[in-house]
Amino acid sequence: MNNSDTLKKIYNHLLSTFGPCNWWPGDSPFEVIIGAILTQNTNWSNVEKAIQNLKQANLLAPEKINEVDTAEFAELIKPAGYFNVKSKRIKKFMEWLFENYDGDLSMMFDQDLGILRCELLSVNGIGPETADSILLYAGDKPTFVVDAYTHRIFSRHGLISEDSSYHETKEFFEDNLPEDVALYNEYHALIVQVGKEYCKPKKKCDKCPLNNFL
DNA sequence: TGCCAGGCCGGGT
DNA sequence: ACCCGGCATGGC
Repeated sequence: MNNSDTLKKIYNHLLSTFGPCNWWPGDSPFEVIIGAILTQNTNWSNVEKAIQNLKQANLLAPEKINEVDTAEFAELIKPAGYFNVKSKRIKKFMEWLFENYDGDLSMMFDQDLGILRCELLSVNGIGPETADSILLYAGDKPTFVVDAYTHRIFSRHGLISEDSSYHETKEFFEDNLPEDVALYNEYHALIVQVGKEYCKPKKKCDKCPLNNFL
């Protein structure tokens, strides 16, 4: 079986096992972007608390966050962890957004995908996964999101090399799947779902639905 | 209790 | 070009 068939087979199996995930959990593109930065190496439930704080403070808008004091903002996102780092990162992104796109997300997403991805990567605090999450889940752009679970699951099952880079893993999916936003969206969400339940760093994934399947 | 979470940066070899 | 420490809260 070639890689395309394998990826499709895994996708169908995960989808029938878990059902649609309906990602990203967020009310607006802007909230998705904030969540993408807040969830860096962080449990989503902690991110939800931080986002609730921001909603309560009525800060979930580009111009609001752009104006608020960095230390004050850090205090609100404390539950998400790394709050001092993330406060600066989010403020940096806002600064960049106003500098380049007048604080307007629609204008930002009108930019050519390849160019925009490079631009996002140039913002301090936005790495490949955060950039791709923003593009796919806030902008509906066809770019596959890779994360620690993706690498762990697919290398453990021998589909990619243990030491493959972010870019190599991303290409593996994009080269073997149709370029389809809805498919990329759901596939990554399902990977996170199965990863959370069955694929921890220091544990054998005994009951993983992908075992004895490929 | 220690491990883990939907990374990324900066400094040292 | 890699390698590694730092960043930090909350749930199990």
